[in-house]
Amino acid sequence: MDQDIGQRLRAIRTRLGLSQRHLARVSGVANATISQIEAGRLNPTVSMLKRVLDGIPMSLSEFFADDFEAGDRIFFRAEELTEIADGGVSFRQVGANLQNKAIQLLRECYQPGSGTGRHAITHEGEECGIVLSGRLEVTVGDSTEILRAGDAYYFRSDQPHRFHNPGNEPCELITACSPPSF
Amino acid sequence: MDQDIGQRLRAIRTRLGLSQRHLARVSGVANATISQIEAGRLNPTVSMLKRVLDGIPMSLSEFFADDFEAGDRIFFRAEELTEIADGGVSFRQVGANLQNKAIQLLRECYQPGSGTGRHAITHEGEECGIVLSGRLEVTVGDSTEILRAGDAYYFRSDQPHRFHNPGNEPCELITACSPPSF
DNA sequence: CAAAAATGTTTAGTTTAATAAACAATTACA
DNA sequence: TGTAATTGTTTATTAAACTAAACATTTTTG
Repeated sequence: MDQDIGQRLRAIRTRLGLSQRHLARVSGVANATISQIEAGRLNPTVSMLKRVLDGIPMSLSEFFADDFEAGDRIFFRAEELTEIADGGVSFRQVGANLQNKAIQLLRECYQPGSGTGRHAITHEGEECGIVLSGRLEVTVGDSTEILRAGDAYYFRSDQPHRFHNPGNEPCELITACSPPSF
Repeated sequence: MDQDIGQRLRAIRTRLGLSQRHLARVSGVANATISQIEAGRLNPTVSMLKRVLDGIPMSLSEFFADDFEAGDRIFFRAEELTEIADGGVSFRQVGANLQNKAIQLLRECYQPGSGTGRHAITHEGEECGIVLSGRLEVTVGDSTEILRAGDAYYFRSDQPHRFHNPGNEPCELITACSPPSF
């Protein structure tokens, strides 16, 4: 962990062309502190790390964006999620290249009036989602709800279901299917 | 800062109905540590905070998501940045509702072959940007450069300038104008 | 080339985080 | 009711973060 923090800080600092001393000066900490943090010989306090990042400047949230939990190909940048349009519906699949995924995570966008079609869908597995923006009419079995930002759903996919954007603005949402449906 | 961390941790913990001792047990830290962190009497190290959050579980990124820097209307969620299409060029403006902004921050997307038009633009102020993905041909005065991900520019807007995506994939970038150009 | 400035590292000393254990107060329960 | 369990807090000790200053290299510069 301490190693990761240091490696990360060093990568960020050098990428910006800052020296340890320069960063130390603008952030008001001792240069030795930065040296030892980067070398993994020191476990910085949160406020210390924040002071250092303030000199960049970078928020703690940005710094931890990828959150260290390493492994091969866990994180995908926004620009990597290439869009696949299908009528008024578009998808950005997380890890589109990955084979044999257990979960298919999509960022979907429903244009006004668009949807998954007249007929309800039925397939194996389970699916869930949370609405980011816009409104989405979700029909599962004989239940229908209109979801707004922050609302969410979860159901077994063998129940007939249907999605439709009834509003006049696009609806963006994050969905997950297991197993992947395509 | 230490206060904020503590208040935040306490809010999260109590919202989940966990006691200090329970959280301490599952995360493997002393309950006194959690008590003092929450009381703001202790400045936790990053790894300590991570250990505590692992017991919830919650990532550091999630914990710092709002990053403390309070104030009225500083942060704008991705879904708030509504898209404005204009031919092959689309914009998502940060704080579109705000009046009398000094800076206009946009997330722009240039479709392949699209651009700001045949004729160079000239207007008051300064502008800059950094490319997120794709390639962008930027002409300022009689200088032309092709920028890729990570590249950036900065120039006075009274110099004739022109943007164009010469590639076969969309180009996304973040730009800033001061004062706003529309 | 030599002086000077800037780079990252190391060390000793001081401050402080983290722990274990005791404390006080409230809640469960028999 | 009163005993026991659970809650958050406090205290003394230990471990470690942080600093200042010196060190060793490399880069700049006249």
